[in-house]
Amino acid sequence: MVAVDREHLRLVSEEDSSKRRQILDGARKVFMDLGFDGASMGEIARAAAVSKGTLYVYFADKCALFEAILEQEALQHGQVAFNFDPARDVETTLKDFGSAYLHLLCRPGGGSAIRTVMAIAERMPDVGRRYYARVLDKTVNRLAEYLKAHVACGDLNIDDCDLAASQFMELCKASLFLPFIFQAAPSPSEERMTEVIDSATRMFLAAYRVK
Amino acid sequence: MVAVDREHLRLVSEEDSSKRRQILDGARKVFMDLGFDGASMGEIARAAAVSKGTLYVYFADKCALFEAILEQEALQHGQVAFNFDPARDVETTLKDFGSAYLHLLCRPGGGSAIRTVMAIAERMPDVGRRYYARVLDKTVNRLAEYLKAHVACGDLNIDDCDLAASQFMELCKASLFLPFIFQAAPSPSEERMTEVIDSATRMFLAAYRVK
Amino acid sequence: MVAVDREHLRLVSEEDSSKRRQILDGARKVFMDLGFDGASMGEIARAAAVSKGTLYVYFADKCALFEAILEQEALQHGQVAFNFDPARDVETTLKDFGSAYLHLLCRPGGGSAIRTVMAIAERMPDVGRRYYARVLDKTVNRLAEYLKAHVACGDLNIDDCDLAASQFMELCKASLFLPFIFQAAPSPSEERMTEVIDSATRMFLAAYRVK
Amino acid sequence: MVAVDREHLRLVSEEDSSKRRQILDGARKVFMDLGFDGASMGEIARAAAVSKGTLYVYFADKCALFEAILEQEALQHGQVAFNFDPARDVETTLKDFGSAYLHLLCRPGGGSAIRTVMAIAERMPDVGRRYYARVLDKTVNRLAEYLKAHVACGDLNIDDCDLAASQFMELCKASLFLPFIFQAAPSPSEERMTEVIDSATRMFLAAYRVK
DNA sequence: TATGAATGAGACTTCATTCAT
DNA sequence: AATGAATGAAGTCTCATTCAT
Repeated sequence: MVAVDREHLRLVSEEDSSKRRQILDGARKVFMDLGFDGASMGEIARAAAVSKGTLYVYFADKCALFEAILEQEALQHGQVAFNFDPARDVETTLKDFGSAYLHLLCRPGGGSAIRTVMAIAERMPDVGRRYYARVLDKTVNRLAEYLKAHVACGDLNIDDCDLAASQFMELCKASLFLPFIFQAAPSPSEERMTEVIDSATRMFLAAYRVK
Repeated sequence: MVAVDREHLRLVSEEDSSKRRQILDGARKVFMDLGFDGASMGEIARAAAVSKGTLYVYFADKCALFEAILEQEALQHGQVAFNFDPARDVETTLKDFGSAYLHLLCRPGGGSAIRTVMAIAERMPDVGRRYYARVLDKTVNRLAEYLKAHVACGDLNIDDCDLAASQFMELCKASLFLPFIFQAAPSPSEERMTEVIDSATRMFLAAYRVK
Repeated sequence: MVAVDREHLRLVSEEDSSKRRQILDGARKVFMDLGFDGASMGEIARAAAVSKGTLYVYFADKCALFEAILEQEALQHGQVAFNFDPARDVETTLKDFGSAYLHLLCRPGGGSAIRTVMAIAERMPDVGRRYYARVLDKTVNRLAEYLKAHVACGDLNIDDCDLAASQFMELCKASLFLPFIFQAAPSPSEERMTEVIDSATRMFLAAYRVK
Repeated sequence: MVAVDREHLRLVSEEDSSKRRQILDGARKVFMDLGFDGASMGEIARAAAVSKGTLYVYFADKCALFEAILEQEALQHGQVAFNFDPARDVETTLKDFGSAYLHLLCRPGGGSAIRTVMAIAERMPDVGRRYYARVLDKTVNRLAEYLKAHVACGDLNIDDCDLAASQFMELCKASLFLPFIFQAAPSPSEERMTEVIDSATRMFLAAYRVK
């Protein structure tokens, strides 16, 4: 009995008890499909295969559960192994990064996190800000760091590397991301993504490569 | 007396009775601030200074009211006089367009329509699609037409003008739009906007201008 | 102008201005189709081709309008020329009456008045009572009077003529009225109605005819 | 502990949790008093002494709650032990049945189910049909079966036993049911009911008994 | 008189949250 | 810890009625 109780305590106190993860998995799906308001705790409980009461054992309220998911999303994003090894040549690095980034955005359900957070950014500004800082801005910074290294070694001639990083990322989305997220087009094909990324890379280098 | 009667006739039958406009104005504010789900008809009625019942005299339901706002938004967008006179030189045209476009996106409450529609595009795909086609895609096309004219006259060397148009528009958002829409930064300053647009124009011309 | 006003006054003050009749006609249809609660004043106004406001010029409220219809219904019922001429022979009279009564009940929309009043009899007992007295009970009484005449002349041997009248009327409904009113069967065929009425008459005479 | 858990399981999963019955009891009263449209879920909740939300835990919507009551009513009807033992003599059987049937119809609140269903049969035909089939028609059939048995053994001479069954049931209502249901008279006295049933039986046998 | 715009009370229903077990 | 029954606030929408013209 004592053993059991200890076990129980461990489960909830640890960040990653299996129940907790189970809830997060179910909740993510529901939140991303239906949005913050569209997702009901009942639906989440069903998706996670736990009772509604159990949700409140692990999370104070709906909002806390949502933020926990974004937290997790941020961690996963951070772990996506963009290869920013400064030793790699710029063109290859940009193309690889662009491809990974675009796949992330346009995978089915991929735009959902962005969309979902965006939707409530006005009502819950902290959530929006944190998501931007942890996920989006962080990636810009990592690319910017890479660019700075190549500015330093004379490959590139860039004044504002943060801006340049953002520019490249925006270029990768050209003609693809908005139609996708507005449901005006399905996930783009591999060929089209390659074309767009090649074009983005060409344009970027035309502007910033030292000749 | 005759004048009064005419006034009466105008009220609901015309597309733009003053009550209707009054409701739309109140509703836009509430929808844009709180999102589709977050906005309640009660709140909208209060913001529009009419009774809840009156909302339903002019609009069949919450959804119809929302779409009417987007309709209106689309019209306004269409009326923004982007100057795409083919006779104007490319650099000026792009800068002017970029500035107008960016002001539209980043004006206080300006990004809200995009955000709000994006948020519900998953659950109401038609709404998303229509908004994309009427507002976003239309602007891309108008810019693309302009570019084609200058390809034709030999100023520019562009393979895919639709992609190029989209690229320029994305470049204008670089480093500004996402922070703004995620509430991670206030509306950007005029100076910063000019810088970003100048940089976008430079990059665009570096890639596409015939030398 | 004075003439017009006088005319106007006449219209409403008279029990049967054409507008009033127009409203009653529209309202009857709606009330009978949808029931008292199901009928909305808006629907009634549309059916009567007048404005909602006009309804309230002629009737104090929904309830008064409903009662006015029942009043009218009662009058019409009273005018249905059941032939209770004491000189006619009993069998023919019963069959003719039975047929007329059954057609009245089972005509499309015929059960509706009964049904509609029954529905609100619990909430508006006066309405139910009045309808019963004016329409249903009155018919029983007229038939009972006829029977009394034939008891007096020795054709029939009946103790309680009111009961007998009611019995004959119930017999006419056997196997037809309930299925019809519960929508479990369409209006019965002429043949079937004749059969049922013949059987009712046979049974009635078997019990009450002096042999 | 085990007992408690079992109890838990019973609560909603069983057809007859006590809460469910509590709701049905409150709802029946309100529905029968006010009709389907007149009854509000709030009133029902109050009558059942539960919260409005709880109603929706047990029943999908107002309509489902209403149908559950009719279902229950049908079961009760089915359980009324009309004694149709073919061995009993016809006169006694008819009188006993007539009395039980009439008490059922005219008991305070007893006619209400019929009235309430009849009232909405036009707008909800399925409900009407089902109620007719389950409650009214079924009783007719049971009586008809009994009559057939006595036709077979030569006691009765009936052509159409279904019609005859219906005729007897209608005769039992004569002079009693309509005044009762239109609130034009209170529940009839025992004496009067006996008189009416005796008269009905006499008439029935005068027509159908083999002499 | 006739209109129809406007209202606000109230209907049904959903859902985040609590609590006894 | 886990459950799920129960709640009540709040949401969308309808409709009888009023009132200025």
